[in-house]
Amino acid sequence: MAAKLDKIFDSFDENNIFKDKSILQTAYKPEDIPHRDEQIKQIASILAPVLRGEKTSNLFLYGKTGTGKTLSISYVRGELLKRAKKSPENNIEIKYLNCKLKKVADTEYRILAELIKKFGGSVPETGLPTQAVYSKFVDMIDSKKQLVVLILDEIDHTVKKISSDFLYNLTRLNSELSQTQICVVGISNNLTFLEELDPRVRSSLSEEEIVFPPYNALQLQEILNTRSEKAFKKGVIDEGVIAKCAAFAAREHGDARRALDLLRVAGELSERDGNKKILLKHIDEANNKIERDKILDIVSTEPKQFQFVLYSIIKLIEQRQREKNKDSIFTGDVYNLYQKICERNKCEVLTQRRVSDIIQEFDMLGVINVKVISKGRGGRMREIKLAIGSKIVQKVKEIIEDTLDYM
DNA sequence: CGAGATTCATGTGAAGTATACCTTTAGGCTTAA
DNA sequence: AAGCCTAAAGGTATACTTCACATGAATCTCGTA
Repeated sequence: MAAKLDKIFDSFDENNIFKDKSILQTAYKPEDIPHRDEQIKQIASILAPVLRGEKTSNLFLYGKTGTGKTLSISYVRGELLKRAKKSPENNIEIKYLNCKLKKVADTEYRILAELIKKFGGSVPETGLPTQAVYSKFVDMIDSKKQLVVLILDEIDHTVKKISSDFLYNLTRLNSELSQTQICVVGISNNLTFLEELDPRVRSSLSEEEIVFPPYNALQLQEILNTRSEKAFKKGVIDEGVIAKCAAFAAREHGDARRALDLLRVAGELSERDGNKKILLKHIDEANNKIERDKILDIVSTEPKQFQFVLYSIIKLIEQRQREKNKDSIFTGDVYNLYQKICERNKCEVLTQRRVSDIIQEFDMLGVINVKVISKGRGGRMREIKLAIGSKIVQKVKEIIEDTLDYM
């Protein structure tokens, strides 16, 4: 047995087409970030005053996903911290927080709790008044003279779920602080986010704005090339692979992260096949796999009730297809089936009101597409469509059916 | 025939409830002088 | 008497429910041409 395994491990080793896979992972921070010089320079010059211990303007970055926002800001953050170490007379804290992480930072309370954690404190998950958490945060950062820069990633998400009051409070925090000064760097994927924002918040949050344009296919290729040189062994990439990756990602509004993921997953797939080269077909496979994994992850971490709702939607849509019935499905249909499923599984039935919200959340997650339509006298309801491919739907179904007693 | 009223089925906001969890406080017990 | 532990009291966030009003276009109504 051991010998057999050795063989597997050996061949795995031989076929290893990666030199350093971490280079393609999203956590990887390259030393230089191509095509973002201008933005990085701007960020740096806006944030530079912190090195002299002065408060800077609040800054707002926006651009679509994978355009290097997070990367650029964390690069500048790193450089600033490096410099700050040399002159320790100024206390500088630059904290990064992604506000989108579900169940971690999707309410005002949890964001504050998360920030406190970043500053070395701890807060219970629930039970405290938000105001108490708020003042604990103020106490913590105001305990000594320092300059605090808060980088809040994906705040558009936050404002949708909470309200802009939170940001308003945050930007006005300085008046409550005696020793410490605070500046906020907001990052948003949503280009129209600023326009929807409360004007009070808007003016104070976006004293400076920087736009991150999407990468074009050529720039994506360049990025992929430089990274793949370090990440892969020589000659493992088949001709046209990079170009195809770039093309795929360019179609997705120039998302560099997507492109890198594609390349990495394609590499993994090819490796698993025992191939010595990454071929074009691996890109297609990778594209499917990424999509699938993302959705499956969402679905499997969702609570049971959510899964039932999704299951109802899937079932109904399948039924419509079988019957060649062109009608779309609506909230009421979903709720009826959902009720039955719950009863058969001896599970509590949520109200329609709640299910309505759940459907909306699935829309936000990108699992389904939803449109509120009015059918005149027929009433007003949501038209629901699946936003995922049929192969993935099957997988999703399997996952949910595992948790169901009755099919 | 067309403008305005009606209607349907649900969207949506606000307020209330249940649950799980937190802090505070008061009482009881232990301990050391 | 001081210190420590425990349990009850009082309070909150979150997920969900209940109540009530808002929507918006197909359909109806009715006055008018």
